[in-house]
Amino acid sequence: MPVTINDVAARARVSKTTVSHYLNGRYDSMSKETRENIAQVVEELGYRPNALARSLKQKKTHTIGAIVANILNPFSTSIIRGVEDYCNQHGFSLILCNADEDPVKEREYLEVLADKQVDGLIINTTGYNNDLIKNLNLHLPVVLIDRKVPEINTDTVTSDSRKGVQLMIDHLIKLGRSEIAFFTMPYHEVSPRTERVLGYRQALASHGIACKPHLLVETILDEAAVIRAVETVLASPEPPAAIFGANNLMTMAVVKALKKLNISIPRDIAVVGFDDWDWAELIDPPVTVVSQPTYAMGQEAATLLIKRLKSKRNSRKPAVILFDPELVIRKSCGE
Amino acid sequence: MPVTINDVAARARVSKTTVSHYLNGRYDSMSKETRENIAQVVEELGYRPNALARSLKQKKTHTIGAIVANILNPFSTSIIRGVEDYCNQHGFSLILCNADEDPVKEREYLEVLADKQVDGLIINTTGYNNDLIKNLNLHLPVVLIDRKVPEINTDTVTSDSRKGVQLMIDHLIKLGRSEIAFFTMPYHEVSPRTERVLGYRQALASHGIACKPHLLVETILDEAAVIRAVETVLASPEPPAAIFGANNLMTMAVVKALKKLNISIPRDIAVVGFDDWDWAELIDPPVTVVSQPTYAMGQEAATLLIKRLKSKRNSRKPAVILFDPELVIRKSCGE
DNA sequence: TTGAAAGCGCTAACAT
DNA sequence: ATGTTAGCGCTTTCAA
Repeated sequence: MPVTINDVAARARVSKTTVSHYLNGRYDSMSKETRENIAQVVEELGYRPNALARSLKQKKTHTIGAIVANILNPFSTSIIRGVEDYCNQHGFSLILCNADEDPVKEREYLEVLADKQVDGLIINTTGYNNDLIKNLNLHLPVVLIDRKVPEINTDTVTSDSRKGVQLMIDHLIKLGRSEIAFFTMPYHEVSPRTERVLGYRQALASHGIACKPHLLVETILDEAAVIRAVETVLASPEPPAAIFGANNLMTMAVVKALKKLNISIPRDIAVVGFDDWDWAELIDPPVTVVSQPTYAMGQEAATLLIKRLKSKRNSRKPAVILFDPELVIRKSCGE
Repeated sequence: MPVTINDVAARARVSKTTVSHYLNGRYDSMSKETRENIAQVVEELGYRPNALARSLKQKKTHTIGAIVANILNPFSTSIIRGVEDYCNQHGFSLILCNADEDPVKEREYLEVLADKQVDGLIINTTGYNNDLIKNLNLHLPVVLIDRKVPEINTDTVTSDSRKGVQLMIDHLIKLGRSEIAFFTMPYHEVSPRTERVLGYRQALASHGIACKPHLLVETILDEAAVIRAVETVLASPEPPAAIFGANNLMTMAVVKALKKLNISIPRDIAVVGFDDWDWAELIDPPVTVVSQPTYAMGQEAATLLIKRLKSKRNSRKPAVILFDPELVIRKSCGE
C-alpha cells in the first residue's frame, strides 16, 4: 500500500492539516521543529502526494492535453517539442494524444482528456469535431494549432500558408518553371490545405497564369495512389515542369513516386514542398521547401494557453498568431 | 459548473447509487423505466463522469504512462504507434512523455506519472534512473522497451542487436569492405549501444579481423562533432571502407558529414546503419540498414503490460522478448 | 501554530 | 430494484 498523508501525519504526530500546509509550502504557519519533523518523515516514508486526490479537491490538474493529427509526421513532433518545453518550464504536465488523422479517434481523445479534467487543450484538429471542441471550450481554454476553425472563436497559432505558397511559386517562375502542378490531400474543411490551394491559384494569377484543372491534383497519401496521380499528370497533353507538394508527407510521396517511375529530379521535373524537416537536405536531390517555424509555433501555443490559465477570468479576446514561412532553397529545381 | 452525478440523480429522482449502477452498466439491477429515465437525463445534461473521482475511488486510472527517449526519432514514434494502437483497442489511455535523452527530465516524468497513479509504465529508459524505476516497479508493472536493464527484473522487449550487427558486417565483408568503422554515441550503461559495440567486435572476430581502436569511434550526436569524427577517421593511416552508424540518427549525421566534406557514397566510402525509417530509401544514396520491427515491438510491450494488469496477482515471471532484426539492402555500399 | 470537520465526485458494501 | 452510508486522499474553512 502506498503511503498517504495520514501515514505521514501519524508518524509525525501532527494533524494532516499541518502536513498539507507543509506540502503546499505554507511554512510560515508552523514552527521550525514541526517543519523539519515533517520533512524527515516525508523523506523516511518516501511519501508522494496522490495527484488525483489533490486535483479532485483543487479542481486543477496542472495538466494540459495535446492532440496531434499524426505523430509520425515530423511537423507534429517538432511542434510538440515546443509545447512540451514550455509546459515543463512552467510546471505543467502534458498528455499527448495522436489522432492519426482519424476524427473518431480525435473525438475519443477529446472526451478522455476532458474526463481527466485537463486544465486546457492544444489541438491540431482533423476539422470534424468542431461541435465538441466548441462545447469543451465553454469550460476550458483551447488553443488551435496549424489548422484554424472559423466557427471556433479561440486562440489560434498557424503560419501564413498563402504567403508561403506565393514565395515558392515566385521562385519557380523565376526559374522558368511556370507549369506547376499542386499535389494536395483532400482539402475541404481543413484550413491550411484550403489556404494552400487558394494560395496556389492566387499566386499563379499574380503572374497572369490561369490555374489549369489537371494541374491541381487531389489525392490521398497512399503510395500507390500518388504514383497513379503522378503518372496521370505526366501523361497529360500539358505536363508540368514542377510538382509542389502540399505538405512534407505529400512531397516525400511524390519524390518516391518519381524515383519509382525513373524520372529524374530536377532534370525531367522539379519537386518542391511545404514544410521542412531535419533530413530534407539528405534527400536525393535535397528538396527546396517552404519552412514553418514549428518549434516556435508549439511554444507560442503553450504560451497562449498558460497565459489564459493564469489570468483569473477569460479576459483577452482570442488571438490569432500568424507565423511567417520561409523559402529554403536546395537543389530540387536545378537551382 | 460541470454537471455531477448528484445533478443527474436529482433530476432523475433516484439515488446516486442507482446512477452509478447505470454508469457502470449494471442494468440487471434496475427496472427498464429507471434505466431509460437515467439515460435520458444523462443525455439531456450532457453528463460525463469525472475520471479523477472515479479513479480515486477505484484505484485504477485505466491509463498507461509511456516515456520515450527522444520523440524526434522516428524509431520512438513508430514504437509509440504500436503501443498506442494496442492500448486503444483495450480501453487504456496513454500518457506520452518525452525524456529528450535527459535523465533529469526522465526522472521528473516518472514521478509525475506515478503521482497521477497510472496503472503501468512503458519505458525506453536513458539508463540513469534505475533506482527509481526499480522502486516504482514495486507498486506497478513496468515494461522496458529497446533498452534493457539487468538490475531491473521486469518484462522487456528489445531486438537482437548482436545478430543485427553481425548481419551487416557479414554483408560488408562479402562486398570486400572489411575495414569497417563503427560510429556510436557514448555507450556506457545503455544496453543496445553496448551490445552493438560488442556485436561489432564479435562479428569482426568471427571473420578473423581484429577491432582497430581508431575505427571504433564514440561521438555525441552533434553535427560538428560528427564531422570532426569523420574527418579524423578518414585522415588516419588506415581509413575505413565503410562507416556503420549505431542508430538512425547517427547514420544520418554521418551521411550529412560526408556530404559536407564532398565525399561520395558509396564510391569513396560505404555507409550503413542500424534502424530503418520511412524515407530511408529517399536518402542519397538510399541507405542499407538493419531494420527493427518497431511497430510490433510497441504492440508487444503494450500486450505484456496489459496482460499483467489484467491478471490478478503478479503471476508470470518477467519475459524478455527479443525481436529479430533484418537486413535491408539498398545502395549505400555500391551493391 | 495547530487541528477538527466538511467535502471534492465518485463507488461499493450493506441494507431494505 | 433502490437507497443509506462510508470513504478514496487530499485541501480548506473555521476554531482553538
